Amino acid sequence: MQLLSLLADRFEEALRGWVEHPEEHARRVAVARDPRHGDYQANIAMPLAKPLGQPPRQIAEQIVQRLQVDDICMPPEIAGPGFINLKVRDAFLAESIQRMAQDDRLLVGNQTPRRYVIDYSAPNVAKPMHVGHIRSTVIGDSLCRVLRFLGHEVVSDNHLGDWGTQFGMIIYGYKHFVDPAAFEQNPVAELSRIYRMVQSIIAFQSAQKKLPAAERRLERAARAAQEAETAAQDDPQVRKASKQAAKELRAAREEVQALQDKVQAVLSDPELARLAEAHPDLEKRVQLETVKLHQGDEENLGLWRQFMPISIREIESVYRRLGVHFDHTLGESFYHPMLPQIVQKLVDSGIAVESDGAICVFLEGFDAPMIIRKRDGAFLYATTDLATVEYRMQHFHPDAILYVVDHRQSEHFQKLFAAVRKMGYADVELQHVAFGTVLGPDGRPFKTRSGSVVGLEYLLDEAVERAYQVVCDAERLERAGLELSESQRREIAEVVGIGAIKYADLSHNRTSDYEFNIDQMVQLEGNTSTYIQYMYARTCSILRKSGETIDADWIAQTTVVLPTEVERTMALQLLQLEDALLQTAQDYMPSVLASYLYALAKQYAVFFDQCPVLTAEDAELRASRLLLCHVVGRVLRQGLDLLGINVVERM
RNA sequence: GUCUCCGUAGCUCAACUGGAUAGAGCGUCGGCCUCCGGAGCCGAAGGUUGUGGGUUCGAAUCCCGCCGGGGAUACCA
Repeated sequence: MQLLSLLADRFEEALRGWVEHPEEHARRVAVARDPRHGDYQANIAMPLAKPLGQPPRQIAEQIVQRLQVDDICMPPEIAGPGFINLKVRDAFLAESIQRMAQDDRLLVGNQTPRRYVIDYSAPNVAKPMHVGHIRSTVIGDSLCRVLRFLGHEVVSDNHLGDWGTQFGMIIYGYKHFVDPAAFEQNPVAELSRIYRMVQSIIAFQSAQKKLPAAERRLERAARAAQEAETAAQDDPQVRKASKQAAKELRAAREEVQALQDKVQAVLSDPELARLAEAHPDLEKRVQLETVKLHQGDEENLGLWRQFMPISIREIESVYRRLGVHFDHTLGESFYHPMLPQIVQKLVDSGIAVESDGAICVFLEGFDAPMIIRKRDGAFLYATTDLATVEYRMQHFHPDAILYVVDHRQSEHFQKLFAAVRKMGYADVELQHVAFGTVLGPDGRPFKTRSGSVVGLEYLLDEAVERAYQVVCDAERLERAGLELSESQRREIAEVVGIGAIKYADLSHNRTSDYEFNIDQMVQLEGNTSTYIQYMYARTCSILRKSGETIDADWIAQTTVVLPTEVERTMALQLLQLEDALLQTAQDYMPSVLASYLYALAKQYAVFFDQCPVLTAEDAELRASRLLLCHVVGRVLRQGLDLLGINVVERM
């Protein structure tokens, strides 16, 4: 039920024929922030004061006179400078809850269907998945679920990084460093070992090369900082320069430190050091292997075909555990054959031109062009992305394409979208659904290439293990009177642990940076999925104990009554499910849904505390409250499912 | 240098896109278990929304300056 737009429509009718653009003004109706102001408030009168040349309160009075909401609301009240406060009628709430209980879709209507392509997750094959992959995967999956539930058609596509230099690395590594017995026994682990090895040697060699210059920079920065220190500090310009110098010094120090770490990492391992010496310029050698692969070299292509399924199996096991599914997995390699054509097409149509040996698309408002073919003839990810758009447009005919990708790539997407428009795709909605950077526990961006990356699988295990400790604590189970077998406990821990990680991510505003703190995210109290899952289990528990079978007949025979403020508030919240989902979909913000569910779960806890259900004073009230429990349970389960989070009936 | 995002309670984050007295959780302090499952409930303390101006009926939100911090920036993805 869309209460918000239902009310907005009534305001629009009231304004029609009186003010210009009634639909825009009618939009300014919102959920009241303070319950003392009622359930909803219309902030419509104030902005109309100027155009209508009347005091806002007077306008509010006229709006109220013209407004027809008797069937939904109590008589509207005017407050403050001209707020119109609305309180929904209890009878309307009760009757709607009754209908909600009878409705498979919980009164969530089907939207006019649109077709979405959602591009998310996109890990690099052959590199182990790490914490940085969580956001895209979890947010993308949730958006798929929400949009589908709202009646849209969604094509989910995992744009794997399966064609890049990381394959050059493992191909080279396999040719020179492989331990055949280890590969035979555990190919995934051996490939991962090889990959890390090649990567650290490359880092070592490049660090060695860069170190002298970095040290000189550090010296210069130190001198500059010292000079700035002694300069006259009362001049603001000087002070600013001094700050800048200090900052540069800090950066230079960190850079030198990072380079030294990389050098040390190899030097401290004699075997690695030997290999590093035996394979000078490893980066170039790797690049050559990559080029050979791209050019169709039989041996490298053969290795690629051998490695791909191994890596993909690994990735899929993570997806299975996360409950994430893709309709398509069309990686970069899939588009490789199309790249020459797309460049040619862009050149032929005059969109792309040669510059400095490279083929570029120059775009208004950007200093740097989008390069689609390098001077050496190689293609770039921009090229692949353009080919991908073209493929999607031709095969899926989407109304919208969403890219759930790190916000650091926003400029890339702006350019991509601008180029796509130039290619003539005018109607498709193109959205970079950006999310904040995953920060480490130190509050700094999580670096993929930094030495110790927390593997995703390890992380999931860790969360599940902690969930087990907390949820299946013997004393707690005893107190709750829960007798669970070991396999039941394991299942609960899995559901709770995985849910905790997902929820920690989804409940944060998508656009903010997200501090990855394992200790905090597996905390099983407060605003967590565990709390919501727990409240769901409580609804199950009470329904079980009631002995009633809550089926269509039972619901039809039950009359909803809302004698207390707690119940009334909860009923209103239940009816706001569709509004929450619509806003989630409109802003591509799963955090909106997460907040909604948490607020509902909290309200249920209050209800549970203050309103006896099984021991209610009469049969009518008991039935009404049971029905509320039933609907709350369904909404929590459905809502969590749309976040990709499971529930259990006992925990 | 240019572009861009951000700065809210001790900490982690909200604030329905310009609305009324800026809200949650954690942490702290104080209440509530012969009571449908206490992972709970109730209450308290905690804020000049980085800062100074401006715009208007009204600003955490929009504009300008400053301070502080990320990120991006022609041949990596």
